[in-house]
Amino acid sequence: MTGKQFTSVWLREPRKATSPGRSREEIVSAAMELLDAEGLDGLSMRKLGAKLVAGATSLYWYVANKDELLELVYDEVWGGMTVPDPEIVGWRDAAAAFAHNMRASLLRHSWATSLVGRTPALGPNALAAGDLMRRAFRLAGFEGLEIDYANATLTAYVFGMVIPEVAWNTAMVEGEIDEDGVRQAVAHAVRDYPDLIAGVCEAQEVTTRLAREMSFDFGLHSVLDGLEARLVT
Amino acid sequence: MTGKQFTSVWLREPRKATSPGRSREEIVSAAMELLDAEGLDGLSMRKLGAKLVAGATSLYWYVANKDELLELVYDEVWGGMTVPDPEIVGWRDAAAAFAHNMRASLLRHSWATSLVGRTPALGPNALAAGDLMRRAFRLAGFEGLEIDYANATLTAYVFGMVIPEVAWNTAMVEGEIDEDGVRQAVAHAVRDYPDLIAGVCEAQEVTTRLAREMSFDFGLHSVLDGLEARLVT
DNA sequence: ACCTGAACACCGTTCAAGT
DNA sequence: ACCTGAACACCGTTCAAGT
Repeated sequence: MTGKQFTSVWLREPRKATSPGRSREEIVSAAMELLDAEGLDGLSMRKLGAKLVAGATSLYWYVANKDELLELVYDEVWGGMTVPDPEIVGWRDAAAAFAHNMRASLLRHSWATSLVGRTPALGPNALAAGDLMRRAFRLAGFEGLEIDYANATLTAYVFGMVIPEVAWNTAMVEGEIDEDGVRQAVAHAVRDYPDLIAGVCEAQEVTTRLAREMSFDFGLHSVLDGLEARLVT
Repeated sequence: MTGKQFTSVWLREPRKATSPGRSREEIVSAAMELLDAEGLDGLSMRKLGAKLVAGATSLYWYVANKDELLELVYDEVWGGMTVPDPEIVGWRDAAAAFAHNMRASLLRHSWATSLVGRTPALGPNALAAGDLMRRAFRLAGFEGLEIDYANATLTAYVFGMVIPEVAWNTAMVEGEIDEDGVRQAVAHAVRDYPDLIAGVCEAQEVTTRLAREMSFDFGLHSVLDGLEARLVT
């Protein structure tokens, strides 16, 4: 009858914050440091325990399991995505700023992109951001379910763009890989597709930070234009 | 000087296909079965070996490591994304059909969404799809880098939408979870955000297949409209 | 050329036991 | 209330050895 429950840290009351011993905040911020330094694979309960000068299994007192720990750190990433008040700057500027902040925050904590489809985003920071964006789209003139559709469209775009961007970044960093070698190899793989070859060559400068921002902005303006088009109909 | 190389199955010549013993195709399709049945966590080299009535480590003769095996199965998923010829149906219909096919293929092999930012898509099927989409956007009137920008925008949207959709699906399936319970729990988590509550309530029917397709189409039309707007400028 | 088993260096998590 | 170590059931991968 009653199968496994859907669980999330955010759906349980946190343990009473008592003074002695370690705290949940301490654990979360140590986990963040480990993640930023070594990536998702670099975080293990054993390593995190060692970093906190504690037995590896002590952490289970503060956190039900590793997945819930990841929920906690994930929400910290959402905390880095500030959204300007749409009532002040207007919905479109608010949405654009939100998109840029999402991207920046994900680039800062690149391990987070691996959590997108895996960790429920029900923490306070994620909810606050979602709430603000809903207000922005309501202000724009969307109603009912379309508010959520518009919001989903924008965040889908950002995640979909940043996930591959981060993948490329980390593939390059992990061992100071020589980018030209990669491009040559890719060009070779692509040799049967004349149209793609042109793309690879033109993409020479695409690896620079500025060019990637241009690409991001191109799509962002498209998405916002497309959403705006929904309003006049 | 020369750091770790960027490696991919597709950048090496495959081992000569000799008759005796197992074949790479056999391994890949067994891996697909395991993945479809048990998800990404269900695939281990040991289990896969057992399924093929072989020692767990025999597979390393055919495949360098697990990551390369994942590259191979990932490209099979791309093979499920057929694109109609844009010269026949027009760029916009081709793009829309591609988006729907991508979504369908990812829903069919839900484990694939976890590979999006992790496994390079350089296989023949991925390249063929990319090539066709480039032709569609060129036909639409895009030039130079903008062809790639437009393509990136569309695929980003699809991935960004489908990844959370799959996450929701698997969260529900894993243990026949009662959806109403989840919604109640989420509504409770969201209690401080009056605007979000409205969204959760309206989203009652969002869990149905049809409603999700509506949501997908809403965003898809927005993205295509937005791209089209780039052309008239 | 192909396959094997043992071994290494890891995992997340449980649980009885300590203070 | 908090922390520990031992133990369990797994991983991916290497490598010498077999046929």
